[in-house]
Amino acid sequence: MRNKKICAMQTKTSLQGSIIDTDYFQDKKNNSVIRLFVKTGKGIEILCDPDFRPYFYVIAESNPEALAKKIRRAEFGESKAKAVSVEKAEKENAENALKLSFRNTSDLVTAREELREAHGIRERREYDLPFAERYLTDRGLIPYALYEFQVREENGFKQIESAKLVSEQGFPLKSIALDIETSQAIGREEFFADPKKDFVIMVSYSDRDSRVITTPKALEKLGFVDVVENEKEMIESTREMLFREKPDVLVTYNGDSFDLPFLKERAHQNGIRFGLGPLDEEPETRRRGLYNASRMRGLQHVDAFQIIKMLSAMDAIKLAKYDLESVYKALFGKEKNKIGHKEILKTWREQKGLEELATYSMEDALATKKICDEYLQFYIELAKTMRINLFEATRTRTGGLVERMLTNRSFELNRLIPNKPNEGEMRERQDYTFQGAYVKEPISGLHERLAVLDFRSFHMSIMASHNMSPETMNCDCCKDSGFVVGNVWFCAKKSGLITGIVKELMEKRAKLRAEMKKHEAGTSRYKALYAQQWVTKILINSIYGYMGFPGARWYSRPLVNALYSLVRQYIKETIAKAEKDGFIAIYSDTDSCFLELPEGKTEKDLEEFAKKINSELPGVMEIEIEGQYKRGLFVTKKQGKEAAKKKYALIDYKDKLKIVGFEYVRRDWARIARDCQRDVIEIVLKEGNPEKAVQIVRERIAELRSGKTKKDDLVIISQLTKKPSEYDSVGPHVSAAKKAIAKGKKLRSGSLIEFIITKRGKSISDRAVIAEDVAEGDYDAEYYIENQLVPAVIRILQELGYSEEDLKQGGRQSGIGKWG
DNA sequence: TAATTCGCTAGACCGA
DNA sequence: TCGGTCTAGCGAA
Repeated sequence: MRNKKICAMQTKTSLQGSIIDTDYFQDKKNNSVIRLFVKTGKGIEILCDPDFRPYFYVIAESNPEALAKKIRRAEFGESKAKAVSVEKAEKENAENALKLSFRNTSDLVTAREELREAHGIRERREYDLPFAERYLTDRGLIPYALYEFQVREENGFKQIESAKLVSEQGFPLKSIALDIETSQAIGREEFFADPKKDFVIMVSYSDRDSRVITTPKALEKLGFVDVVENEKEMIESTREMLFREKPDVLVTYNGDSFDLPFLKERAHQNGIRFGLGPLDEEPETRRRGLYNASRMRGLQHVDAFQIIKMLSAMDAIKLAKYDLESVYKALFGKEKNKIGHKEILKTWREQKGLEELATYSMEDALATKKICDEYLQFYIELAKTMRINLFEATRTRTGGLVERMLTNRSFELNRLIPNKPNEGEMRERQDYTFQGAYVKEPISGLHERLAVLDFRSFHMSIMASHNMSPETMNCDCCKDSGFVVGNVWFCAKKSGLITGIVKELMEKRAKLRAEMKKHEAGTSRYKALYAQQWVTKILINSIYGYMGFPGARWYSRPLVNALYSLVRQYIKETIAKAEKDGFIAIYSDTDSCFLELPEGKTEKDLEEFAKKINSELPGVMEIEIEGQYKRGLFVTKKQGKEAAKKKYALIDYKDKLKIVGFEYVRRDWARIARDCQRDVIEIVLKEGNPEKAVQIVRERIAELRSGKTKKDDLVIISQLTKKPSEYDSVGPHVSAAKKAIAKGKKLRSGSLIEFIITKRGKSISDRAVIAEDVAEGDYDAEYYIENQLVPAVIRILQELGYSEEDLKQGGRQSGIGKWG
């Protein structure tokens, strides 16, 4: 009765909005139904697309019709699952392919397992693509863009009839940052809080305004604090705030592993739920590789910590540490106060210094919000390009991004995507290593008048220019006419998958950069364009690495080998041409070439040379003058007489320094050594006054000997890359970590160890102690002189004729011998 | 669930 | 106690 009535009330409407998330649910008929979370002017609308069925392909050994017939009749598993349709699929790169569609994803899983090695099937394809993710690919929908949806309302569901792109720019997203502080019951002093035993003492959030929800009445007088009775009310009040404000993005700093799971468990301990977002759904925490990820459907959880990790992996930012304070300082150049775990505990138990704690808590949320604001535009662009949601965009690694891009493209070109390697293939691939780029040994010493040339997107421009792609390799049509590299050739007739993508990305980037220059830096349009060109650059640069990665679907050993051989060939040819032209090639690494302009060679000659090279290069390949420098320094290696590669310092005609590879840029050297090295390099390059440099070194040595060097200048940072017990060779950072763990500190694989070398103990490792357990002045001066300061500067000063003894003279105090 | 190779250096480790 | 070898980490591209 009721159903009939609703059917009769079927209505059609249209609405404008942007897709911010997709997932699927099981309807009453057991169909998996795609659900879209669409942001409209009036909040989130939930739309369904019941016509889209989960599917995968099988490729028949010989007779696809017979196989299709067999599969149509087949019942899979105990549930007797059946394919709802089996159709012949015409694909560009596969014959005898059948597309199998299912009622729901569990039927699909049952069938795909049973068909793994079934008779008559050569292989299964595209059987492991997540249903909700492939929806956007197949429908060609761009998340976070603005669409006009035609919607039919039926049985209480809003079903999509059609979607028309209105603008690439969707509704602006609203984000709120959330952060919690916790305390522990008396008697518990664990480093990591446990939500079953410990509790939340403050919740802070940052929107346009930043506020703190907590319990102490005394804090009521602070304008930004809302006081509630207890923890339960704190959590409820947080939820109320989120339901009131309705953010699209919830931002945390390490909320994946900490804030969200903790709040959820505390809610349960208090007998309430921690539902969030349009579905009032509790965050679900899942293991995702090394880390956890917490998500709710319809509300994008962006963990700024993951953002920072990812940007760091992409070399977009460089940081020594990943705690909120360090990140904040690195991004915004401002100090943010830090209150340690122990201090928070003490403050809460004694109820003294609560105002500072509340301020700190509020600033945490604010800083988290600011980090997210800085990169949100970038991730929205990435999400659009990849057709994934923000949750995925902020957590997917480069390999995954490349794969997603190739998957989308394959769909557009009606090509089946390759399968993931199985364990055996994986192992075999892992055992193989490619020979990579060429690095020319530099001519050590000081050089004047240097120019650095480099190839733009070197690897990918080679691939695009020679139409190198897995499916264009060794094609039937160009056996004699294709482009030959070693024992393979590439098609001269049909443009390849990779070629198309790379050309498009390179053109897109050039356009974006041109457009970017028309706007003022700092404007939101400029920022958006910058973010887009950056996404593009990162994607371009990740493709070839991905193709040599053992886990890749598009892994191709012969292709990568051919590429690397061209990579070496082109740079060597360039060096040869430069020398023939009268330049002196000082150094070269992969795609760059450092040339000295000898007397008589002008800047114009250099430009002419670059032009000539470019005229001889094929396709989109291009060399450019990266910079010109008045002086450059290369040093010898510590061992042997050769010059060190990947280590140099340059100064341009505006006196700007560029230091590469030296200890100065390495976090596993103490600040005192790094800063001193920088000073020495600067004086040498800028003033050409080595005597002054030596003087500075002597001063630092004396300072170290006096015992007055600050702790911060002595800290060495190194990462624990495995469990302390798993090390064959126990280095200083492992030893320091072990001692700290024995004292109750929780450190694990991935933790950054900050340590100082003290005087107590025999080996260096014995003397290494975690920085926070070291008092000011408690350090081994001789270690810092002999193993840090002197090694950092000696090879630079050696180039100018100084010896180790010259540095220590005058810095030595009577009575203190080298060995004590 | 996962991008690559090349290169430098420290400090432990190990055998003489 | 010395010196060669190996493990480990980080950075360049």
